[in-house]
Amino acid sequence: MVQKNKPPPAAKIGAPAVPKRRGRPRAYEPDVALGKALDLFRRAGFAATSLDDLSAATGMNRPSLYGAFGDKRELYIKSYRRYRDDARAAMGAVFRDEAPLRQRLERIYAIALDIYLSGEAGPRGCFTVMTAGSEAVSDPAIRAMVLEGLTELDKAFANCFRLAKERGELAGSADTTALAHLASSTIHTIAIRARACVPRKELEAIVKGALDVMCGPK
Amino acid sequence: MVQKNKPPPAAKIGAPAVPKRRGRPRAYEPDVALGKALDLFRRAGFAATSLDDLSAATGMNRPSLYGAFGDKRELYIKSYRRYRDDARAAMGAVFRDEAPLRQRLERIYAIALDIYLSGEAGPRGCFTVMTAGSEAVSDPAIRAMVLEGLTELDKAFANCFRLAKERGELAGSADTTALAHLASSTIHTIAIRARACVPRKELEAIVKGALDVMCGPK
DNA sequence: ATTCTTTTGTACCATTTTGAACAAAAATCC
DNA sequence: GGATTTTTGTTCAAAATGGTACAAAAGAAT
Repeated sequence: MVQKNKPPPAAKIGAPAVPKRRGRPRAYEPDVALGKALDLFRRAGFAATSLDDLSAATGMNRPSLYGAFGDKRELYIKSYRRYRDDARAAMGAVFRDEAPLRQRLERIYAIALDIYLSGEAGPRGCFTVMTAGSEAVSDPAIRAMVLEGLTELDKAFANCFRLAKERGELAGSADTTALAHLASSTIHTIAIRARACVPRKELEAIVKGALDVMCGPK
Repeated sequence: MVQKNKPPPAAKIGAPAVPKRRGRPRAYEPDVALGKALDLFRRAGFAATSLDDLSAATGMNRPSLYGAFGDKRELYIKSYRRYRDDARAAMGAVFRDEAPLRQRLERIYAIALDIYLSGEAGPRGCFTVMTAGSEAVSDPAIRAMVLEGLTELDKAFANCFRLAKERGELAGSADTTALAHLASSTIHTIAIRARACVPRKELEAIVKGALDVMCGPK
């Protein structure tokens, strides 16, 4: 039931960010606990993940879970936020840099496949897509996050295509919005197929085919 | 708790398919009950739909539900089968006829949007996509159905594009498999977005953009 | 050493959920 | 009419679930 046995880490000299909490020290690290919770939610979804499961996986007992993250719904939302932060961190650099279009897209899809296919208990897919499919969409706050996630991806892809068009990598007649939606569609389709255990090779072939259509064959 | 009050329908003269069942007659029609169950599962997914919900919606009490469809998992599977049969029935004609490519695809997407956006309690999305996202994929039988649904759609689209190519509606260099995957991707993306309550107009715009890329602008 | 603060861990509660048992009901067959 | 068959409707039981109360524990502040 204990997350780690290490004694409280000797505070680094001159680390002002840790002003010595007052009461009994936590037996868990909130970040790793949230990661475990995210793992569970990604595997089974909201309803099928019980607080007992979460308690076991995080090494925190129920009251601690409440104290740290609130009730199940709040924990789900925080897990989702964590997922999106991670995804943003992984893709952000590629979306910000200015490499040739095809190269950037290839990198994005490679990262996406890593995210969707990782996990010991089978591929985990995309949390945004899973949440959209779950009962959680009936919750307005959660639905807003899903919508936000979808449009954020659309916009990031649209930027890629616009830049490529400016640079002459794409025909002047290209519809960058439509292409961006196709790029997102491809993300969505591989997320779904990954969940159904389609092997990586096939997913990569689907991505390659989509890239050939969107960017012209290499 | 009763599905309908109508007395047992007077058997049509010369209808040999109804050999008069022996015991107490059913108070429900299996087909409409299964339809109600499907509605519930589509709204909330497997785990979040309880047998009580199903019992209330179908007008059957629990033991009858068991007798008719087996346990919850079996009922889910039968609902899924029903969903797929319905979808096949709705799209089959379009996939079988030989109208011009763009027209056929437009019809398919219109039907898909009808399916995904229908429902009083918010849009219901695509059951295949929802199931893929749910905990149900960890069940091998269900996962197999999902995979089957995905590849069936791929193949139907691939046939459309192959035929179009033979007819010269498409460039000889067109990669029909890649185009089919893009067509499926577009189905998947609108299913997901529908679930997130993106309005029909926007979904139609996404479809139009995808069609322009796949078939060439109209 | 004592007090105060925060977290932990156990125990508990109310509700929901799945599933099964079983007698009553409603029809057909003889 | 009586036996048989099938479904219904009530009821129960066992387990799981989300959430909370509360005393013990572990550290800092005084």
